Amino acid sequence: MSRKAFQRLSLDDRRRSLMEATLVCVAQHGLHGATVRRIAEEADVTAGLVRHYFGSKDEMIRTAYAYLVGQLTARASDSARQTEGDADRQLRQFLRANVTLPNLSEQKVSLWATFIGRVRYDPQFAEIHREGYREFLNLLEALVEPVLMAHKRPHSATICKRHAIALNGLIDGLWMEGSLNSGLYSQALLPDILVEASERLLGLPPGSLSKPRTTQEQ
Amino acid sequence: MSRKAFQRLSLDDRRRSLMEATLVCVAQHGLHGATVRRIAEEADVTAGLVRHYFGSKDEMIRTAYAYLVGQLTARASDSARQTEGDADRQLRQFLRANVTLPNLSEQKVSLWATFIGRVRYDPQFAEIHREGYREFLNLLEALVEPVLMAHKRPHSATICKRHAIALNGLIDGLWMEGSLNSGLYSQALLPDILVEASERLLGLPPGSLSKPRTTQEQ
DNA sequence: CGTATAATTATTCAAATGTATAACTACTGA
DNA sequence: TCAGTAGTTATACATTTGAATAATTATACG
Repeated sequence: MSRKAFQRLSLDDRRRSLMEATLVCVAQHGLHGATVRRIAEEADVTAGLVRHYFGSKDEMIRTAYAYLVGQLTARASDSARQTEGDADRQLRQFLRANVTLPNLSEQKVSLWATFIGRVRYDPQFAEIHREGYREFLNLLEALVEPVLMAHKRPHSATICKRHAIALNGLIDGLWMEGSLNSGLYSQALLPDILVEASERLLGLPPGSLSKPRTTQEQ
Repeated sequence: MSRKAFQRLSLDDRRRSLMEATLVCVAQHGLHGATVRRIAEEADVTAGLVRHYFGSKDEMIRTAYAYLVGQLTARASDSARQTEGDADRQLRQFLRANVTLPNLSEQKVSLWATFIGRVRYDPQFAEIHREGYREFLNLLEALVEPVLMAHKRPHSATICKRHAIALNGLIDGLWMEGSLNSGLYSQALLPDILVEASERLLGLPPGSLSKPRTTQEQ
């Protein structure tokens, strides 16, 4: 009767591996079906490791939630930051990144929803959510302001915040819709719908976000 | 040692009572914490009744989900139908009803999110979701078309559907945001933000939805 | 007022779950 | 090459869980 062969991983690698296994299990089986044993099996380790790396199952799940939120925001933010061009193009790119792969993923939406469902009644989840929301809203405000300025639209702090809230709502809503109802209409439409809708929300001239001039044309 | 005194309820009353207890428990403790025993206690009955009225715990939870979805849509729909006035006012009222009490409730959003998280991997939840989504989108399309016509805007079936999708995304997103982040900004702003944003999305003249003329003024 | 019956309670059971602890082994450094 | 150690496995355990069954009783009906 030989023991299972195993490999030692660095602290970071093992933790990440366990968090990712956690996310897979929560997505597939929900919080109630994501048992320590199943998560351990997904990560190809035994259940005892959970306690070793995280104090408890709940702690591991919370950490995985924060990991997910960070990933989602970072992807969209990076996408905007790596874009060459004026404010319009950067906002456009940020918007599109939210409803495009890899962020537009049924698994990620499922996960996000599952966790959101706990925010109201679990203070620790609430804290993670609040922090992520604040960061996302700040990013959005920072992208919106220069666009409004460039188009000579009102751009007070209050107005920017209001726009950011509405935009964030639109993004979240379409992101969920798009991932959950992939059969009902083409996901390829989503980025266009979002960008055009955002254009209208901000009161920009038609085409300023949806048909941006290339850098050369400017 | 006397037994617990109990009252016999009609089939409908008992089922509704159990479904509502289920929703309370799922909201408070999540799907994993909503045990048969807890739900039974919430409904002030013993656990055996669950099996009697629903084949299993899972069946009861599914039924409760469908019950919730129906309630949400009905509330918004009724609100619009009971509104006197032109197409603008009806759409306005429908929109506002989605981000106003009783639909704007942290518990309902939590519930909704929790269930949405299961849609992707559970075909039975998916069916309930799809049906509810379809119904909501149809309602929205039917409200949007006459508004576009009245304002002499393009209103082909394709355009109406596209608008309905974007509006639905906006509604869902703001609904969630508003319920989850009540601390960050006043919930009283939500209906206005939604109506103004919808106005822009549909390309309507400013004020046509957000500052509707009263019936007398028309 | 009595009786049938189905709604409800009370109890039981096997399986699953989170956690705790002990045993083992892959890797590190000398 | 060889210990030492910490990462990892294996096992054990008390609790909880969903479900099944038996025992009671509220209510409708004649």
